Amino acid sequence: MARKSKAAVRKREILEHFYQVIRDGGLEGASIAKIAKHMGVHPSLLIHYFSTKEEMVVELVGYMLERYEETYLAKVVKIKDPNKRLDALMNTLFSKDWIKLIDDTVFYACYYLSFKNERIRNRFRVMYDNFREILRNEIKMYMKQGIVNVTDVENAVNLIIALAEGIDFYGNVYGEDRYSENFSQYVKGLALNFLKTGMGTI
Amino acid sequence: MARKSKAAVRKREILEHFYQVIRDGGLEGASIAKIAKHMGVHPSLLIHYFSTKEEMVVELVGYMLERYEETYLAKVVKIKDPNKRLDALMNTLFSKDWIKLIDDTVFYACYYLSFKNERIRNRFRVMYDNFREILRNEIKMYMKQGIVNVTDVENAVNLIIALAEGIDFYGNVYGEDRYSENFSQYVKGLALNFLKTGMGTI
Amino acid sequence: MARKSKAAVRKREILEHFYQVIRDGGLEGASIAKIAKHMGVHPSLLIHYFSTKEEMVVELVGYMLERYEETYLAKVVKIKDPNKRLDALMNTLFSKDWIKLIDDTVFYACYYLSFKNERIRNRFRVMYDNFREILRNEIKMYMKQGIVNVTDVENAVNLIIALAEGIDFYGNVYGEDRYSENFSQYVKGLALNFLKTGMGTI
Amino acid sequence: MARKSKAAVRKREILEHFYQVIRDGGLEGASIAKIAKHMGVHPSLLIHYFSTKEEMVVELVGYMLERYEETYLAKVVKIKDPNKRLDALMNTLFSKDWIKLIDDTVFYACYYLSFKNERIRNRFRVMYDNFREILRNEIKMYMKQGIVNVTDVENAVNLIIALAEGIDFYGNVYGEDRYSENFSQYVKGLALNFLKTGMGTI
DNA sequence: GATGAATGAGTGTTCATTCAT
DNA sequence: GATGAATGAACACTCATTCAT
Repeated sequence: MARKSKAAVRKREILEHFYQVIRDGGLEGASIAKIAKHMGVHPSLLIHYFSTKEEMVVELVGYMLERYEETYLAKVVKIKDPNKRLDALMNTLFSKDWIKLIDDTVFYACYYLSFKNERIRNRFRVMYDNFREILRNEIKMYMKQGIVNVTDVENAVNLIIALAEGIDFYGNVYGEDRYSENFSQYVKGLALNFLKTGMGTI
Repeated sequence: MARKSKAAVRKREILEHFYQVIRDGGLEGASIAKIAKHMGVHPSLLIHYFSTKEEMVVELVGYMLERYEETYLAKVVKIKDPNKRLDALMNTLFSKDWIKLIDDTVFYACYYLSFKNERIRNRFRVMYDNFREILRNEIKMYMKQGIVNVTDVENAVNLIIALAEGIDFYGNVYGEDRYSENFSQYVKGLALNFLKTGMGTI
Repeated sequence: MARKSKAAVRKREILEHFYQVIRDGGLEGASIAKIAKHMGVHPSLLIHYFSTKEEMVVELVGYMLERYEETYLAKVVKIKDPNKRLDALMNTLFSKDWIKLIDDTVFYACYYLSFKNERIRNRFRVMYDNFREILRNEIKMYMKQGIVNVTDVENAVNLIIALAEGIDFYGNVYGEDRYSENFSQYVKGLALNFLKTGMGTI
Repeated sequence: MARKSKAAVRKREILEHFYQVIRDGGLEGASIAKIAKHMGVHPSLLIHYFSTKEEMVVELVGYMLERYEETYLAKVVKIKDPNKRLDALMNTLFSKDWIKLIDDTVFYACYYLSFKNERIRNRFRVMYDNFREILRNEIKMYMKQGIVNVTDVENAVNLIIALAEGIDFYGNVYGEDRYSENFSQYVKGLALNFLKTGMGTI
């Protein structure tokens, strides 16, 4: 098993602390000094590994989005029965808890940063490209198996992603109460119906 | 004609500059000093009117979301013919350009801030409450007039908002190209169909 | 008498401390923090007045060279008798003590900086232009009065300046001992002779 | 052929890079990190060889002044005919190009450092002692051969050095234009005349 | 002989803010 | 109503250096 270089391990460790500090105190609170303090280490060590803070931020986004993707794959990929798999897929996308594996403060902090940082925006693109690819393949598979029927796969893929993100976005405004889980389930039902009947109606 | 107090005018002026500075340089670039420089005035003046920066940020969110709401109302409220009005409503929600009246960097900056600032989050809630109220009334009206038919108004309202926000969110990742306008139109069609047939399917 | 603005007074005060700190600890020891400490004030105050350190350095050079020039004028300009005046002039140029009104560490620090900073180099040019102008006028006056006789005024001016600076430069290597005052007097004699006989020989 | 130790070679290599980095970016820009980067090596390596930066600086001065001296010797020492030799000597001292073998930024950086570092100042003294020794011997030789005639050899030596340095110092302020080569030639003529006629006048 | 990890002091500069004018 | 002086904490980052490998 290829030994990970010390540097790689240390960098990941730093990113984890970075993540936690943003999560707890927001972007503004995530200065190099504070991150270093949080991990009980000297600030210049972080610079030693990342050279600049921008680099740290960019790598944080990569680290975070990787976790996002990995999490997703782990959940669905193993299931063989197509109906169960489709259901698991939709649950994954529309249930509160999975998406909460990444803290919202951190996620939207990074998302916000993508507006002014091209490298970060590109990293987001890659992630959604991956998501699309995966969903595309899933849907095509389900269509072959006759349990899904849509006229335009690409639009369907985009719709589902937009819907999932929209619900998350919207839900954050209200927090956990009232709204949310019920609504998520409702939308999940709609989406499933949409995929199965291929009505062209949402 | 209610005369605005000088202070109120000055504050609005400051907020406009604040808005522009965030738009151009992000949150990090929007220090009091830079905003003051941008409007050719001494930094102390901003403190003079807002006391603290937090106050400024909170009022910026208010100012921004007001614009959001006003814009929306202006577009739809005047139309009498129900079918045209419904169409205008959906166009407003799902077309690129209206939503771009508020710069995305600023909007998502504020949205991000809502995670760590309860006052800001509350302001967002108020906005979405307003939105829901408006949409609820619209839909009820359309139902009375027989051109819309949904089983659960509240869910329908939430769905439409989540959908609109999700599309915006998702679209920002890719920018203007390819995706976007076409896809927006596609979703608008689905949403309209959903409202009209009340199929319970998206 | 026009009241000097507070800012102008404060800036001069800062430059004086800057000067002293360089004098005592060299350029390397003249950080903003140390200068501030030396004058019992907060570091950001220096930035408040000068914006950047480069600005401070450039203004220091100006301040220092002004003193250089003022000092010179004060000494000579008042004397009317041409022979005494010429003698005073040469004494001024070739005696140790006048030139020591500006500390050598500071002077050569600034001189060194002129190699990489065009603004500083320009300031030096201005100073030597002034010196040349003054010396040129002096020599022309002495020639009219028949006590000086040189074939090429410009070369004479340059020679005297180069000689004075060379002696200072060379002398610094050895400090005060042995060499120096005697040698200075010797060179002064040569220079005087050169001016009077106009021999074309040094 | 005495084999140089590996360490000695490496040290010289480092000093050469040090020299270049100062030349290009000044003293401030010549940190250990930057020098190491410039030679594609780890910063620790420089410390490994020199222990401290001060040591490096002191040795740099030695290295640089050695080059100064070597260059000088190489040019003159071979000529046998006394008149030609004297002429070559004066050309060496008063022509722009020889002195430029050492970059001025580096030379005056070191000179400046001599004010606060006794070891560096001593190294300069050694160099000028050597220069004086050489010039003294030359002049004595020329006197024996009857082509030079001065009353005070020591003063003559000092005068010539001071003059050469003064011209260099003064010339750097203006750069290459107008002034300089012509003036250098003029002064060389004076100096030669002074040596030959021994008038006691410059 | 050379590199990497780590440090701690220090750099210039920006920050929001207070107070006096 | 607006500005200037002044502060002190914080910022990202560089510095020379030590130690272990």
